[in-house]
Amino acid sequence: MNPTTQDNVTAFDEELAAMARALSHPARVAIVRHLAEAGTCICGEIVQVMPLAQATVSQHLKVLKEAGLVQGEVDGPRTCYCVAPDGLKRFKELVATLP
Amino acid sequence: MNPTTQDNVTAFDEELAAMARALSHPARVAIVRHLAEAGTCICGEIVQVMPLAQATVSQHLKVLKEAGLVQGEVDGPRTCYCVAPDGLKRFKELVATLP
DNA sequence: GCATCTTATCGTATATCTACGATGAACGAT
DNA sequence: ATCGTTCATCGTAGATATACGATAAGATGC
Repeated sequence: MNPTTQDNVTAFDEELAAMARALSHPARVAIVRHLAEAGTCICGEIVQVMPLAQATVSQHLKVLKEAGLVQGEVDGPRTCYCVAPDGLKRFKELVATLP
Repeated sequence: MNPTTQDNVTAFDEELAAMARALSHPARVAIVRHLAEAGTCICGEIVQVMPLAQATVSQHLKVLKEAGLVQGEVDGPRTCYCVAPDGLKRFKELVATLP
């Protein structure tokens, strides 16, 4: 089970590390929490809440999206973001495999 | 509850991010898994199992130790490493607070 | 003492991250 | 069409991370 790709680093290790990396910055954890509380919100809302420039927030959102923890759908000129339940579920599963 | 230190980034966010950062590298996840399977083992064992130099493994172990996920006690010329149950428990608690 | 073994740390090169201002792209409203 | 709004992306500076060889530090054995 859990085959070793190489180097005794399994696909699970890679997957968990990738998601952990997305949550390895306090601002990104805060964004996920905020999205969870707000249910859904546009990028601009997050910018107002965080002490970061718009470009920086957008970059954090991209990281979270690429990790599958957040999803965003375009709504006219805005982009509506919300947490990606499947991604977070997967992350929790992977964390659960830890001792 | 969960007071905002500043910038809407809570202490929980900081704590979770710090631990996630320690697990944000596949090699470090692999090390934790290996320690969990082996129960306890010395640095040299991990070096043999991983395709990394001794200095690199030692550095990864330091990161994991500083995050409280691993503990090591000196045993003569060796250092015996094992997972830190409290740290992992704490990490899982923090992850559980996510939506 | 001296040699050996094990691990941590130093120094360093390269790569990645993080932050921002500036710019571009897409949409709605006038 | 032009403006204003919203967001993504570009370019970039500074900080961190990652990897390694070389070296130091500590314990054991002769």
